[in-house]
Amino acid sequence: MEVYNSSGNDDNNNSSIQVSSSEEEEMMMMMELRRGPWTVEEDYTLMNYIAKNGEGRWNSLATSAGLKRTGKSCRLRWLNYLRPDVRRGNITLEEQLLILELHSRWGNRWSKIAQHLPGRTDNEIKNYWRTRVQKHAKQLKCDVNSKQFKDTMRYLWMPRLVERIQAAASPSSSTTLTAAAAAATTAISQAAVNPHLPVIGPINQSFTPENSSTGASSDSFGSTQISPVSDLTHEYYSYPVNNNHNQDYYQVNQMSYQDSLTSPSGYFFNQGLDFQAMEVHAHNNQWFDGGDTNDNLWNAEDIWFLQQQLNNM
DNA sequence: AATGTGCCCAACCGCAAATTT
DNA sequence: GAAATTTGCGGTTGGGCACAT
Repeated sequence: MEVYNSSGNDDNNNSSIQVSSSEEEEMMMMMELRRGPWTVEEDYTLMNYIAKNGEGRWNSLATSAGLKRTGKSCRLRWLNYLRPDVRRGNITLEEQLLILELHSRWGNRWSKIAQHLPGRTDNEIKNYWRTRVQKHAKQLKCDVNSKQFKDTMRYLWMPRLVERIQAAASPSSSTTLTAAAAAATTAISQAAVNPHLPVIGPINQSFTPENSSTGASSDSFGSTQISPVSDLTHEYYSYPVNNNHNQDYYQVNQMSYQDSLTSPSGYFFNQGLDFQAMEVHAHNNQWFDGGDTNDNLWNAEDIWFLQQQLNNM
């Protein structure tokens, strides 16, 4: 394991001060413990110590490493920032899709959701949700947990994300989706546009490493396996089971979002929410681009329009 | 240029569950 | 088995930054 250069105190004594959470404040005073942003020196000290000794026993680690920090603070800094496999940068479209999907299933179980996004921390996902998703709910003046907002997410935002992912993977693009990712986006779009399709829950069918978009391990969900990132959506929205995960199969079976919306007997109209009109409006106004980092998704007119739709539900 | 506003995100807090003594 | 301690989780806060006024 790599040992980082450090200008910090890296003595390796075995002294251990054990602090209960109720005494943490008092200990802060006694030990003159630091809090707030970490310095580069502290980062190096912590990385070096863990490189040599491994993680765990955070309170004793903090003192042994010579850090004037609580064990809790050291753990958080390591897990959320210093860990080598922490993935930084913008949340991708596929990750956005998966966060929306998993949150709809598990709610604010950030840690559990993070397990299915390799390299992402629960803190990062939580921040994404609070800043991006809740912002849209606020714009629509509806609660983020309301059925209206969940429907908007499921039947508008998520399918649009799928469209964008597919567009990015089109032959004209330099980027190509893996078979698993294609399966995932197709599956989720089908389920999103037509909930009457059989949704039989997770199936015990996983992708092989060569057709999976990631190599991360999966986690259990009840008695079923949840695959990471885009694979999951395929397993969650199961269709006439077909183990042949090639592009042709999914293209043949794919009903486009637009096609579904224009069906007079479609599901959405039965719900009393005129998604067709919303979609037309959306296309005319270029407002709904999938909920990415752009902040001009919904202008005042769009929000007014959506609110009218929501009020009529 | 100064001030206000909102967003982003790292870090903290309190609590509960798990583990150790 | 009980108490002490550690770990992990979800909620919240506050500083820095960008942009608008």
